[in-house]
Amino acid sequence: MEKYNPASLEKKWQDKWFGENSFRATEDAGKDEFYCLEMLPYPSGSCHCGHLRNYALGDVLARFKSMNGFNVIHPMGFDAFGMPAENAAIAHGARPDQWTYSNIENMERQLKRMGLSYDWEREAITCNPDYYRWTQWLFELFYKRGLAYKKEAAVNWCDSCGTVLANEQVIDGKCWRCDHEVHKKNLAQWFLKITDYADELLADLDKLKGWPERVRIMQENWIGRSEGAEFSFAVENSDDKIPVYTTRPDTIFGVTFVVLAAEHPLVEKLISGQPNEVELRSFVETVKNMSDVEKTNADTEKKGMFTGVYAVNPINNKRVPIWVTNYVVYEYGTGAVMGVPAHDERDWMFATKYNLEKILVVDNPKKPLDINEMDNAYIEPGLMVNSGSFTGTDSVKGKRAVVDWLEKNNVGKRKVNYHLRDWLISRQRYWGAPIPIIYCDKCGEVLVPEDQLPVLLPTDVEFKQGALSPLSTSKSFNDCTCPKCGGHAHRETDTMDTFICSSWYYLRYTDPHNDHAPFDRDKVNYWSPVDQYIGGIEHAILHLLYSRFFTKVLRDAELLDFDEPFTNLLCQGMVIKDGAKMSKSKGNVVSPEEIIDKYGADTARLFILFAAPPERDLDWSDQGVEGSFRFLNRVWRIVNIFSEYFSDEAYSVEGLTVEEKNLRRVMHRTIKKVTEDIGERFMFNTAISSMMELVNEMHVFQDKPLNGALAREVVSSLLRMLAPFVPHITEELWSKFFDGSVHKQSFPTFDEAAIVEDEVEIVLQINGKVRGRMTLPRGLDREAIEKLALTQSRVKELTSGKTIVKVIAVPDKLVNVVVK
RNA sequence: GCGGGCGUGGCGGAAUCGGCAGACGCGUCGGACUUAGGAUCCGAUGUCCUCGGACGUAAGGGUUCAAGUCCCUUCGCCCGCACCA
Repeated sequence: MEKYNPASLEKKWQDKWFGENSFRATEDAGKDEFYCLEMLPYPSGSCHCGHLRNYALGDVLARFKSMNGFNVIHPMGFDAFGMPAENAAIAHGARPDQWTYSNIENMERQLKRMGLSYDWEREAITCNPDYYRWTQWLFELFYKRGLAYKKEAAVNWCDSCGTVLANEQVIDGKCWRCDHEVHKKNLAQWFLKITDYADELLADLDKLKGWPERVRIMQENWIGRSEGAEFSFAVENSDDKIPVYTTRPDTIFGVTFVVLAAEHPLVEKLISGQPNEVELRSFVETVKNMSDVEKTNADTEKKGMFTGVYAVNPINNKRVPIWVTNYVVYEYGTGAVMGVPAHDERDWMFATKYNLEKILVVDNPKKPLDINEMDNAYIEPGLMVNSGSFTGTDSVKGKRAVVDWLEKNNVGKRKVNYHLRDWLISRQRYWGAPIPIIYCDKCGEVLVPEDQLPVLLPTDVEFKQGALSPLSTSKSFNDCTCPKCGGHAHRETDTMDTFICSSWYYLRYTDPHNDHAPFDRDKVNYWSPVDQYIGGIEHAILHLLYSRFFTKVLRDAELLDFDEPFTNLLCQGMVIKDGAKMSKSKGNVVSPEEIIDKYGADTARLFILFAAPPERDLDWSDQGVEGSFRFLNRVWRIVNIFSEYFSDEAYSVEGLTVEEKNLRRVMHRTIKKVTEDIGERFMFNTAISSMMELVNEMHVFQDKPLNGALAREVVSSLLRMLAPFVPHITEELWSKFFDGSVHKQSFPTFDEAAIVEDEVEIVLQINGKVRGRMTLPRGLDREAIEKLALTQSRVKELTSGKTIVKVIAVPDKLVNVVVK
C-alpha cells in the first residue's frame, strides 16, 4: 500500500482545482443559492491560526452546501488599505502599494495551500483603483443623499497614528489599532450620517434571528436609544437659557440644582466677574484637562463648584444654583443636566458631598419614604409627591403628563437621544481611498464628476509620522481645476476610513468586474444577502454596524432590494496557546504554514475544527495535531484495505452478518449525525468525532471478510462526509476508487429505518439508580416494558420486602421502579 | 454598577427535548507485532472501595420517579458597556 503523502497529493489537487477554477460561481435561477462568506483579511503578510480557523469553518459549510445541491458562492478578498502599509513606508521607505501587493501574493498562496474552495475570479482587493473607484462613487452617492457632510468638531485624535478616529474605534479611551491614548482635537472633518438610520438599525436587530444574541445586544447598547424631554432653565438676571435633557421628567419638581459640563459654552460667561473667578477658572481648566478615560469613569469622585449664578425651573419657578462639575458628559444630550438628588444616584452623591437640598418627589407606594432617613436615591417608579398639580399621579404616567405640560407651555419638547454619533470617516493618512471632493475658491465644495473617478492616489508624496495628510505634500494631487467653473481649486487631502471599503465588499463579490456600476442590481439580489457570515467577535460593532448602515442606504437608493446584509452570523472564538491568545510578544505563535509543511493542510484543518466548537476559544495542542494526522492515516489505511473487498453487486440487508449489519447501521447513524451537526448545529467537532467512531467500527473488518458492496458503500459515504473537512485526501482516495471529483458528488443521505436497531437495551432503575439492564425488542409500549421489568430477577431481588409505590416506563429507554 | 456567557476526569471536550455523566481525541498504563519502535494494531483508563457497592458535573439548597440540564442563593472566571442624566 502506498503511504499517505499529504505534501505531494495536496499540491496535485490544488493545482488542478485552482488551475481550472473548480469553485467558480455562476448565476443559475433554477437553483437555490447559498452565499457563504468569511470576513476578509487585512494583508498583514501571512495567515495566522485565527485565519485558518475562520476559513476552515467557512470552507466546510460552503462545500457541504454545494454537495447538498446549493448554488454556492464563496468569495475571498483583501481589506488592503490601512496604516501598516504606510508605517512600512515611514519605517523603511517601502512603497505602500508594493508592500501590500507582495503581502497579498503571499497570503493568496497560503490560502490556496489550505485548500479553501474560493472562486478567485471574484476576488476583491480594496486598494485596487477598480475597487476604490466605486468606494468613491458610493461616497458621492451618500453626499448626494445628504448623508455625507463636513463639520468642525472635537474629534478623537491618535498621536501615534497621526489621524482622527471614529467613536467606534476608541476602546477604553485608546486607539483600537495601536492602543495609544486618544485625545480630543478640534478639526473640520467628514462624517457619514449614520444617526439618520439609528432607529432602523435598532429596530431591525429583531430581524437578525440568526445572529448571536450578545452581538445584537452590543449593537443595541451602542446605538443606545433613550426617550425623554429637552427643556430649558432660564438663567437669572439674563436672557441666557440652559437646555437640559432628561429621561425623568416626572422628577422635575425635585430639581435642586443645575450642573454644567466644564466644556459647556455658557460656563465662561457665568464665571467671569465672580468674586472667586480665578478659583473657578482653575477648576474648569483642571476638568477640561482630565483624560476621557478618567472623566467618563463612574468611579471618579464627583466634584463641582457653584458658579454663583442661579437658574429658574420653568415648571415651578424655583430658583436653583448652577454648578460646574466633572461628571456631566459634554458630548451627550445638551452638556447640562438637572440635578435631582432624591431620584438619581449621581445627583445624590453630589448633593450629599456639597450639602445641597434634596426633595422627595416620587414616593414608594409600598413603603412611604422620608427624605431624612434615605441613604441613597430612590430611582424606581412610584407616586408623584410635592409636585404641584401632578401630586398623586403615577410617575410612569406622570412622565407623559409633565412633557405634555412642557410642550403646551412652550418650554420644552419630547426628545429621543442616542449614544450613536455620526461616523467620522476622514483620515489624515495616505493609504486609503481619497475623498472625491474639490474645494474651489468660488464654488466651494464640489464633488469630483463621476466620469473622473477614481481620484487616484499620487506617488509623489512624503511619508511623515504625525504630519498633515501625506496627500497634501503632493503638488500633482493638490492642484486641480474646478469641475464647475474651471477655475483654480485644490483637492481634499484626507482619505477615507478603511471601514468604508469593507462596508460594501460583500456586494462587490456578486459582480466583481462591473466597470459601469459598483454592482448590478439583479446579480446582487440573486446572491445576497449573505446566508452565512463567519468572523471574529471583535467586529460586533464596527464592521457589522457600518455594513448594516451601508446596506440600508443602498436599499433606499434602489441599488439593491434587501434590508440586512448578513442573515446568519457565526462568531468564532480565539485561538489560544499556553493559556493566552497567540501573539508575537508572548512567543506562543504557531504558523499554519509550519503545520501544513509538516502534516499537510488536511491535518491542520481537521485539528482546528475538531479541537473545540466554533464559538468557543480553542486551545492549540501540538499533540492534538498529531492525533488528527494519525486519524487521516487510519482513514488512508482502512479505505485501502476496504477497497480490496469492493464489488458492484447489490447486497440484501438480510444476507449480512451481524457485524456487517452493525457497520451498516453505524454508517447511517453517522451520516445523520454529520448532516445535522454541520447543517443545523454548527458542531463541526462532534461531526468529526462521529466519523472517527465510524472509522473505528470499520477496523473490525481489517482482518475479517466483508461484503464487497457494503464495503464500497461505506467508503463512498465516508469519503463524501469527510470531503468538506479534508478535501485533499478524500479527493485522492475518491479518484482511486470512484469516478469524478468527490467535491462534485452529492452528500450521502441516510435511511432512518437503517439506523433503528431491532433490539434495545433498557435501563432498570430502582429509585432512580441504575441497577441493571434488559434487552428487549424495540417499540414495546409502557405497559409491556413495565410488566417485563418487574419479572427481572434483579428487580425482584432488590424490591423484595418493599412496597412498590410507582413504576415509570419510558419506551426504548428505561424503567424506574420506586419503592419504599 | 449594568448586560451577556462560562464553570464537567490528568488535558481538549461530549451528553441536541429532564432519562445510563465522561462520546471522540490527547496523555498515561498494559498487550501484540518487531532486530528495534517515539510506527502500526488491540485493550484498559472519573474517584474511593471491605468488590456488595458508595461518591461524582464550582459550592449550598429546592422541584422531580429521575437534574450537568429546570428554579433559588453563593463563589470564581471570561467578554461587552459603563457618570448617557
